[in-house]
Amino acid sequence: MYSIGIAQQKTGLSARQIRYYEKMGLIQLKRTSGNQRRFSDEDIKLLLRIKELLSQNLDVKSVKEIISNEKETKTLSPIPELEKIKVFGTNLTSLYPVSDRAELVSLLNSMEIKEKPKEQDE
DNA sequence: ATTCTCACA
DNA sequence: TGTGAGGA
Repeated sequence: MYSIGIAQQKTGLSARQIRYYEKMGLIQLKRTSGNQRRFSDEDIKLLLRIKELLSQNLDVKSVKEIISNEKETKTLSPIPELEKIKVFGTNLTSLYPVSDRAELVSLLNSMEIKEKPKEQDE
């Protein structure tokens, strides 16, 4: 785990910005007994992702939404080998490199299908 | 030496 | 967002 100082040089963000993003709910950091923030490699990646999104004329509120949606998508991938396929929820754009339809159907039948989280409206 | 929270000439 | 105060 890194300190905020390391996080700064690793992300190019100021400590001020990092603390602000945390307060805004864009990222939740761990704390030590002494109340100091601790950053994992995952946190660094998320910080970098936030930096990217923010540099593309997006407000903190929008970035917060995007981040939460990405987290949901990750949770919905029970089988690592099929991460590219998102069934019954989002797109099925990128087809898995399966030779025939029968094999694909077999794979789909074997995986745990999870319902898409309920949304506000349709 | 570092980080933390809070507040603003 | 930066920066300095005052404490940990």
